[in-house]
Amino acid sequence: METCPKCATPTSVIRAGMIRGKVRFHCKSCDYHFTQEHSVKTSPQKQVHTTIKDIAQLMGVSIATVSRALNNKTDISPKTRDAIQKLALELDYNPNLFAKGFQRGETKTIGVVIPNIKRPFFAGVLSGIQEVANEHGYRVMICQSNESYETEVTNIQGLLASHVDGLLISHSKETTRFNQIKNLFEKGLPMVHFDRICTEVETPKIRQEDFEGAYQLVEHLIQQGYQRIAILAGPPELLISQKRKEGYISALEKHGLPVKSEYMLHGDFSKEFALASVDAWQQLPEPPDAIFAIHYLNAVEIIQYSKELGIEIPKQLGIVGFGDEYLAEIIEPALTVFHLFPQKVGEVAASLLFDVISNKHSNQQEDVLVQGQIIIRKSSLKKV
Amino acid sequence: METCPKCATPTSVIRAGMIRGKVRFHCKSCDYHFTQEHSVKTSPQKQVHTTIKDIAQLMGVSIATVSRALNNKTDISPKTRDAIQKLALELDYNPNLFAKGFQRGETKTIGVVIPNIKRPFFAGVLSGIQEVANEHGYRVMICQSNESYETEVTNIQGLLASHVDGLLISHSKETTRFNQIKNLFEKGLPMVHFDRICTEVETPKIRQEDFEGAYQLVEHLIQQGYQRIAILAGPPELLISQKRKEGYISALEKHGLPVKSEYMLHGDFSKEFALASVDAWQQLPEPPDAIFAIHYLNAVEIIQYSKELGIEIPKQLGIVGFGDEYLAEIIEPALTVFHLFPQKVGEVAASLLFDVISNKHSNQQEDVLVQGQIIIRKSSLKKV
DNA sequence: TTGAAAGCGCTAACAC
DNA sequence: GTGTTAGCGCTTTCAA
Repeated sequence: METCPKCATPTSVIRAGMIRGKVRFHCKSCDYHFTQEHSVKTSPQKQVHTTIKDIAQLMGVSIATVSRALNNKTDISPKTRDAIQKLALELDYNPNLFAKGFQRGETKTIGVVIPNIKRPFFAGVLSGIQEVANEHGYRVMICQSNESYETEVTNIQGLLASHVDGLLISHSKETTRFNQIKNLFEKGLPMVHFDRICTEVETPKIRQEDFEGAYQLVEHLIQQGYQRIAILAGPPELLISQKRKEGYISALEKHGLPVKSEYMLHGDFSKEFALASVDAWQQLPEPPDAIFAIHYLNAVEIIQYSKELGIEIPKQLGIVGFGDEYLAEIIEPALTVFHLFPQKVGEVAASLLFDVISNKHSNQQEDVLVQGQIIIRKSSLKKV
Repeated sequence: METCPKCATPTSVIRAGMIRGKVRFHCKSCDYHFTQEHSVKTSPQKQVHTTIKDIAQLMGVSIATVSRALNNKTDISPKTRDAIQKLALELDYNPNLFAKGFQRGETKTIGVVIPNIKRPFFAGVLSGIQEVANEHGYRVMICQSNESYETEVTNIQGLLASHVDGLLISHSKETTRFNQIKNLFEKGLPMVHFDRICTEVETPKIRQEDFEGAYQLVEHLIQQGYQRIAILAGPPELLISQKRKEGYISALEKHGLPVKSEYMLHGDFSKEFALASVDAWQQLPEPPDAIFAIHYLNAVEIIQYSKELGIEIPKQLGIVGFGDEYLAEIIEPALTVFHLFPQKVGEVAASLLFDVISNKHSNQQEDVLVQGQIIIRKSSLKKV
């Protein structure tokens, strides 16, 4: 509020706004018009952010009016609104989203916890999440557990401290205790699981075709004439290990092939274990004639190792895997895989989370299936 | 504040805290001790976050005291402190970091703008950034420009609205106007450039050995006996295109080889352009006997295409590239590359940004070099 | 050692 | 149509 230079009474602003960097005032008492320099209190241009208070002072209106103008409320005169919006634009005004969400107790931010950004599958998922989040006007905070349970717990703690409005989680392979997650879920934090799912909490989950994909891959091998199919699975606690193994067994049984325990090995996805498994299998009286590696990298490693050993692929040994990275196409022979569409997984997971956040969907357990697709390449084509 | 059931006077709490879910009170007026149920106002267990106010009410102390206790301030009695901390733990108290930073005008969050998460280089950078940010107690907000200038501008706008305390940027390949960045820089927003650097603004920058790497790769080719070395560069506006090309030219000149314009092609990193370039070169009266593709994917694509064309690598055609993805090792023949250590780039960029944020470092221009390393593989070994 | 109160940026309920 | 004010969670004077 300015003081009239003529009658020394508080005045009101003319709606027309500014003239050559000055604000026009009008004193009601003495009907006097006058202008005034912008009264920028702080050192000019050195603050990163303009606030509605700054704008209010410059325009000589209340912050409420500025708020109304900037939010395009109806109860404001078009003149004032336009003048304020114009000034806001000039000043590069940027609303503080956190202050905005502060009252409603929301941050318009979601948290994502994944084992490792560098794995192409998760990079793809993230990309999908980002896209959907952007569409919904949400920002994304990403944490990596690096496959450590402890880091995962710390990450979730951190995201919680950031007051994220929801959580997307794929657990580390170490994670076997879920009380933290359960706790949050029961408190009502919107949450969706994907990929490395946790069955102990009834969150909505994004399911991939782990069983179906494994089934299709193994069936394909059988149709190609492979008879002794081995599986290189991951840690037995991991659900994807279990599901893919079930698909594998189911396909064998369906086609009347024996399920042999010596053909089923559980490891930690490491290269060492993959190669050791190949060695072990080669020592058997009846070595397998095909290998299904549930982790694509292991499949690639096995192809390379087999070539070193002089084992012909796909003639002597067929190889299939999960996950279609660029690698699968490049390696020779090219790898037959079941592709999971990571970007799609991310998109679906994020969509579901936003449905829960906006109460369009309850946070009850519900599995949403993201379909995959088998991509047949040379590594499993015995017949051709 | 509770009221004494005996004398109806406001009372104070006994520091000892809770007994079987109840709080013990003590009335100073009548020296009467009594307990009371926790008076949770909202529906029990349904709020995600406990606040200091909740704790203050339960303990019967002021929020200031709670704040002091939880921040381990000195001016508080150990008894009160311990009791409060214990209760906070029980209630899974999580401070609202945004409320905390609100006053100081900081969010303990940094923003990262990159072209594409799915590119292994950027995934690596992100991983490095994350790690350093965690160490500094900062969170990271990631945006993808998808190589679009418009998206990049929107992303930065969004990060700004999130009031990030600093910005790490690698520009899209479309970006040629930097007024937005310049503006922010001049306003004093801490900012560091990496990889796709912008020279028009005097921010600190993370430089990679683009010139040096190119020089080493080309010199290596020359030493292997290749004479007609071509370069497949990216968009000419991109600094990495320019720098790597300079290194290429410099190596040729140093070794007295002619610099021929027909051997230098600028494209958009697409596969189509890469293959078309190979075709064009093959039509020359004197086709190149080695190709330096500044983008690793192009190098891989060229290897594959050459094999299709029946060109022998490395005998007839040597190939080298930038960036050591797993792919480079897997493809046959394995690709000679200059490795950039993306994780390291991320770590250094983040460290520098935090130095600027904490005023340990001015936000003046300064180039920090992250060293790379040449990794020689079969694709360029003519002599062996 | 503790409490009361102001204030960070913004919205919304209420007053005029 | 516009201003005043309370309050979101928290820290930080200032008083007591």
